[in-house]
Amino acid sequence: MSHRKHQDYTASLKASGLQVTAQRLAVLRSVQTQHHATADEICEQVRSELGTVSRQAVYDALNTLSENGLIRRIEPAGSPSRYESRTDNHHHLICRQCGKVLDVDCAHGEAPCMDPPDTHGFQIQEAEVIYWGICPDCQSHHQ
Amino acid sequence: MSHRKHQDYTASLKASGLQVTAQRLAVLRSVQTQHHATADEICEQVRSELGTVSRQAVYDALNTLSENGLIRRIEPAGSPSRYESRTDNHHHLICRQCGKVLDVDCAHGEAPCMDPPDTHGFQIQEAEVIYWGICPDCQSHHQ
DNA sequence: TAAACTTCTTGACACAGTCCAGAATTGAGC
DNA sequence: GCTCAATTCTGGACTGTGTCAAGAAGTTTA
Repeated sequence: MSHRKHQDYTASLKASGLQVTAQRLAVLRSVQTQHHATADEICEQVRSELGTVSRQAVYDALNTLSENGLIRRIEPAGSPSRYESRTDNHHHLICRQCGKVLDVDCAHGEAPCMDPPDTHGFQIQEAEVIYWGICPDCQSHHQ
Repeated sequence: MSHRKHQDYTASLKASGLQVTAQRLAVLRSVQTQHHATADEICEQVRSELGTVSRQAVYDALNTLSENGLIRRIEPAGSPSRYESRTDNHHHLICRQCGKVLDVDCAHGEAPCMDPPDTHGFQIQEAEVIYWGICPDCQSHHQ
């Protein structure tokens, strides 16, 4: 099972023409496990697996993997970047109080939210949608 | 005309229970003039009007004005915060190459884009939409 | 005009992330 | 299996954006 995953990640890296390194595999595993983790949290986890890893190596891996579409980076206002393994078209629900991030499917199916009323001549590549609110926990705990 | 605007800003500040200071007025004017400017750009402009102003005073003004709804802050991925005077429900079109920001009206009118398929129990306050793409200038210049 | 409150100034600091140069690792071809 | 070229990793310095803190200055209310 964990062997299986390792194989998959190895294949994905090769398919993108990237070298397979222990650090990248650990980063991939960590992004898969901890949803919407920050670079720091990923760094921690990778260290607990591999022992010593430099912060730079983690940033390099995160950047390379993002650029090659193996993971996705989101940068919510007021928070450091977060990384997720889900790379299809979907949006996010974020709690203004505790910062929790949840995935939500695209509101309209395929990608029609890519249709603003006026494009001003832009070539539109992506529509990013963030729903800001208060999560159930924060609603009950201190309200 | 410029006298008129000054009056308006003064009234807005008072209506929010905020003190009227030269710095805040200059910041309001600057946000109104330079669309989607960064704190740094606003700082520059305010200095050119008032002479010496501390960076902190500008940040304080921007924060206070944002909190009171007199201006709005947006924080696009990969860019420092930007400020705008338009505070109604609208979205943004941003060029991935040059970073240009344009306003677009809400795609569906009032605020129905506040309707994700599954709210996961969140109390939703706002839906933030950013259309990422390439602006006409960047399409022609280097493509 | 004075007291109470808010705001501004200056300078130090925090955080997330990047740059750099040399050392180590990896993959491809022999 | 080796060897070499290309890529990646390490460690440390550095940058940009923004906040904190304490005292000085300004503003409001009575």
